[in-house]
Amino acid sequence: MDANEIAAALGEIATLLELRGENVFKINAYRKAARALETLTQPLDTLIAEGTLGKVDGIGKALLTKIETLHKTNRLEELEILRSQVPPGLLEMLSLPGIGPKKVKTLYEELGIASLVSLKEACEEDRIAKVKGFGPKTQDNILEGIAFLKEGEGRVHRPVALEVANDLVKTLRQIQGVQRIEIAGSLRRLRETVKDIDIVATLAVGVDPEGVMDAFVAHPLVVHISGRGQTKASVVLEVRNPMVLSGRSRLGADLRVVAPENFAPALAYFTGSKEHNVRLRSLASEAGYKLNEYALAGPEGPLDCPSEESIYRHLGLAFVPPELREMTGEIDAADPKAMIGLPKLIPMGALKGIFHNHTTASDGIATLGEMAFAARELGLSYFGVADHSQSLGIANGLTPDRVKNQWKEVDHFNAKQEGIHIFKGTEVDILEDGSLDFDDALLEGFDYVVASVHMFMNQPKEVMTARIIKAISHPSVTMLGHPTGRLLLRRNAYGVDLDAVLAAALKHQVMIEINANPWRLDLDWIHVRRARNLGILLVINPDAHAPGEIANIRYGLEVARRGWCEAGDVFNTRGVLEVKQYLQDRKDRKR
DNA sequence: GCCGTTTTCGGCCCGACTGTTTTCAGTCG
Repeated sequence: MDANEIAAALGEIATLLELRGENVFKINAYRKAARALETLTQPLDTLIAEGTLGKVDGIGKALLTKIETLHKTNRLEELEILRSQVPPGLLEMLSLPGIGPKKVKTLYEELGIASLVSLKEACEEDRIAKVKGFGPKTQDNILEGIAFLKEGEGRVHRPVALEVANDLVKTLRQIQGVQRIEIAGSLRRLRETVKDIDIVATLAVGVDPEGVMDAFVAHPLVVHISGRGQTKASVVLEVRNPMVLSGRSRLGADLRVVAPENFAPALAYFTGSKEHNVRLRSLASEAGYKLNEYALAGPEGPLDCPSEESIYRHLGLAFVPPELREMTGEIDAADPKAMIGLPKLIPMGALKGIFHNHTTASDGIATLGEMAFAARELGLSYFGVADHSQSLGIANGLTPDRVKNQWKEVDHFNAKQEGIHIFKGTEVDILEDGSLDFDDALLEGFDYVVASVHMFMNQPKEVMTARIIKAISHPSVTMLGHPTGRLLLRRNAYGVDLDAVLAAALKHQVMIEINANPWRLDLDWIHVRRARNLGILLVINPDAHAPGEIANIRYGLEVARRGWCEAGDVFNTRGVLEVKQYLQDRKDRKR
């Protein structure tokens, strides 16, 4: 098993232990270890081989053995025993909002309920309300929750949530007395998908929170009010979502209203991540302070914290940008005495050009000129055309003759000095056996070559890995396009040993693409981090098929920031002359 | 189950809200 599969297994153990009513700290230990595995900044294989996995925070003696067993044998007796002891239906009951392990356990033990179907029946027969600790309200909530689950609750892509979050903030900002209001949570951390929207606001002194709470729960997209108090309200929104068949998704949103002096601690608290907060709190406590969502307080009372920066400063740390707060070493790096400090993140808007784009020649909807001008509009100084290659019939891939015609078109365009330079590229298909879809002579004629997998995605992991490595060891390949083939919330990455691919990319000096399409965002941020640590050059590409998709590079840049990238780690922060030089040098070197 | 230079035992973040209670447990983030 790989690190993510083992993390899932540990998470499952945690849930099963929870349903059995085991010690919560033990359960947390499993969850923490699972999380640690998901966010390793080095390959699991390496850590195991070097015997350093036990040094990872949260992995002790017992879990180390279990992880190694899962890694080696793909199974763990403990997990199999637990699975046989806990009815699988209890897990689906857990997904009901407001229903946790204790309630599930009670229902199972008292009424023998072990599935959503029998739970629904019991509610309709009014049996749930009679159980101790339950009541009519809980019973109604369960029925509502079951109906809600059927409509497909879950995570949504970042742009979907961001649009509605911005709208909420805009609406609430107009309410009398609202002083500061900001998006917090995973949206602020630039996560690629989000489960809900968190908003933190402050009111002017003496203003009654009723007004802003009213406006929040009355927003036109609200379909359900799950809670509403003096300082906190929770709602469910129904939002436009082009990525699902129905065109609509449900999404939770929370509003917290705090006093002005509590704003920064509240914003920090609700931005998370949870793991980051836990560490901050323990640091605070070591320093004799107490940190909660209202204040950082010493023995003499709250410290002045007008901004998040001041909170970190009081704790002796540099400011940690929200997108780095994933508990992957950022707190250690924020220590001024740290050997390796926090990265100087690439500013938004720092990209000077793009390389992976399509035109009407293959499956794009705009011509070469239209696409290049759209890039120029966004302030870019170069545009790389990389239409599909001949085998990808479904995308109208270019034959060698059509490629040569496109080259003429590019030369003609560049001769006119339009204020943007076009580079000649291709997105050449990596064929089933790892060879490329154009012959070597033609490939040499491009300024650069993006190699991507589009077919035979179901190959066994070893075959896919060898295939990709063979492709990127071809001397003409400049960059690997959408390296894992994932589509967020839709299709998992194809089976591939990414660490082996990264090692090959380093060896052959091939760049790895961060595909900025927000439904894709492939490479994932944690692997971006690993690639960067290895010294691999990354490149952010919109994979645009329309002029409007070029602006998606912002999402790719966000991923690069989450992956700790600095400007030098990303190829297209370079200007057009530097890029020309690099591509020419690379060709000369490979000849 | 993890962790540790005040600890190898005894902690493990903590507060809001809900729905159930008659003072609090469970859930959530």
